[in-house]
Amino acid sequence: MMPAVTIDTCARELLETVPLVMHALRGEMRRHRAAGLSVPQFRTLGFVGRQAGASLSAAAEHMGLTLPSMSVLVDGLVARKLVARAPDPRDRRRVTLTLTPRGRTLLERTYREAEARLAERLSALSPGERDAVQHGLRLLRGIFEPDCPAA
Amino acid sequence: MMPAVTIDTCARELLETVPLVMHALRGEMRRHRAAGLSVPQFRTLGFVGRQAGASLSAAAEHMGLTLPSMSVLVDGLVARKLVARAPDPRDRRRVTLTLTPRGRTLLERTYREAEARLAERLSALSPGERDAVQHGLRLLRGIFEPDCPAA
DNA sequence: TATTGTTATACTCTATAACTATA
DNA sequence: TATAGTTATAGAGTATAACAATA
Repeated sequence: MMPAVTIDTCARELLETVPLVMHALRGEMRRHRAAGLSVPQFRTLGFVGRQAGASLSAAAEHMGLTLPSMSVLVDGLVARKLVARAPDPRDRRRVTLTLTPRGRTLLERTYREAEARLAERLSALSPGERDAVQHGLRLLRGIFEPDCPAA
Repeated sequence: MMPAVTIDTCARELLETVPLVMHALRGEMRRHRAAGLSVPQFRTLGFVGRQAGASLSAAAEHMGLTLPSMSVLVDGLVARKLVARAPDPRDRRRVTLTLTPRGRTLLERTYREAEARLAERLSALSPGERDAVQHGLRLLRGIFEPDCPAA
C-alpha cells in the first residue's frame, strides 16, 4: 500500500523538481538553436496556433503573464515574422494574434523536436511509470491553472 | 484499469504543465517580497545550507548551471550578506560557500512560507492524489537530475 | 597544461509605472 | 471613466567567450 505523503513533503518535492525540469526544458530548446525559441515563445506560438485570432489579453491570461510582459514577448515573435498582430475591427483597442505560415511551420518542427528530446528522457521509464508521471502532472495542472480557485 | 499513456502525450503534458507551475512558484516567491528571493537564489541557499563549505562548481553542478551563471547568482547572495564566499586554503583556486546566520534565518523563513503557499494549493487534492503527484515528481526528478544517464 | 573561478557582453523574461487610444 | 495595449525602465537569470590565478 502506498504511504500517505504529507503536504509538506509534496511541496518540498515540487520546489526541488520543477525548477530542475524547467532548466532541462530550456536547455533542450536552446540547444536546438535552429529554431531558437524560448519556452515562453514556444508556448505562446502554441496558444496562438490553437486559438487563432486570440487577443493579447487572452494570451497573457493563458500564460499567466502581465499585459506588458506579453506585449514584449509578442514583439519578438512579430519581429521574427512568426506571429501577425492586427487591430480587431470590432473593437480597435484590441489586437488579434495569428500565426504566420512561417510561424506554423516553426511551431510544428519545434514541437516535434521538443517531444523527441523529452521522449528520450521519458523512455527511461516503464509504461506504468509514465502513466504515473502523466497522472501526477495532470493533477498539478489542475491546481496551478490560472483560473483555478486557489490562484 | 489505467490507460497506457504514450510517450508523446506525456511529453506534451510536461511541456504544458511545468512552465505553468514554474510561473506560479516564481509568482509566489515574488509576492513574499519581504524575503525577496528568486527561485534559483532560494535553491542555492538551500543547497549551501545542506552542503556547508561546498565549492562553486558543486553548486553549479547541483543546479545544472554554468559556472559563470552560478558565480553571478552567488554575487547577489554575497552582496546581500546571505552567503559567505571564501577561498579554500587547501586549493586556492576553489571557493567555499557557507550560509551566514542571516542567510540561514532567511532560508528557513522563506522555506516555511513557500511550503505554506504550496500547501494551500495542494490541499485541493485528496491524500491519494497527493501521493500520485509526489510519485510522479519523484520519477521525473530521477530522469532529469544532472547526473542521470540521459542527461 | 588543466582546473577553478571571474569579468565582459548580450539576450530573454518579467515586473511596475506611466502613457495612448479607443469605448 | 474604464479597458486594451504600448513604452520606459529596471533587475534577475542565463549563456558564451575571454581572462586570471592556482595546481
